[in-house]
Amino acid sequence: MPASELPATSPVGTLQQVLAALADPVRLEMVHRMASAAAPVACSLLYDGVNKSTASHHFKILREAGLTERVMIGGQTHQLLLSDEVESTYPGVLSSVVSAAER
Amino acid sequence: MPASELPATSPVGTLQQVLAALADPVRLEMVHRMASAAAPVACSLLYDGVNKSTASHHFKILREAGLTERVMIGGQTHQLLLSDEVESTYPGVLSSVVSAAER
DNA sequence: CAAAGGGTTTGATGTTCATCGAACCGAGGT
DNA sequence: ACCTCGGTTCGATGAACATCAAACCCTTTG
Repeated sequence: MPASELPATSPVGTLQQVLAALADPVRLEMVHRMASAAAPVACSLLYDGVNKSTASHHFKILREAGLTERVMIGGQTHQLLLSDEVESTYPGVLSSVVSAAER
Repeated sequence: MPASELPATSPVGTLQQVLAALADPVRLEMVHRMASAAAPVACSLLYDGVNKSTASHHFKILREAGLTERVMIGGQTHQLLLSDEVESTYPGVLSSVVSAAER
């Protein structure tokens, strides 16, 4: 298959999905940490105070909203915030929410 | 009491509250219509397809998030979007979400 | 190849939430 | 004063969701 099918790697979800994803405190914290890192982050570094399975559930919701992507690095699962894709789909939304969460 | 206590008229809720308020389709549509009007809007003009009591429930959530205010005009209840207050509390959030909802 | 660590899925549970109908209330108009 | 219209509150219901524990899977390492 040709490279023309690559754009399918950026299916950002609906605005509702994105807002619902950001509306949860645990997920917002995850997004905030990923935004600070600006690089793939190991799963275990993205949450505190909740169970592994709960965290995984939140990862799934973030992925389904098109906010993040799963990346394997050295056998370790990492999550990557798709800042550029989200930003070009809904300009200003992600960046302003992350800034607002920054205090 | 002096005018220094006036800022209390702008109790914008937490970021979580604001995001949760915007995450519902019915409420986002309400906010969108209020943003377009840039003035107090009669309640009945803000929703379609849901019951009166449901709409009132959503108004309450928007008010509790500090996004809107109730204004009486000629005996008619109107809702006013507090764009300036929200914008100065969480810069870019409301405006970018409304823009994103604009299509 | 077997064991181990890290993520994910499954199932169950309790809570929150959107929704509606009905009762209530407050402001105007008759 | 009464009726009426628009909005809110109350009570109930069903769906969605956050959470955890246990089972599962995959990748790496001994």
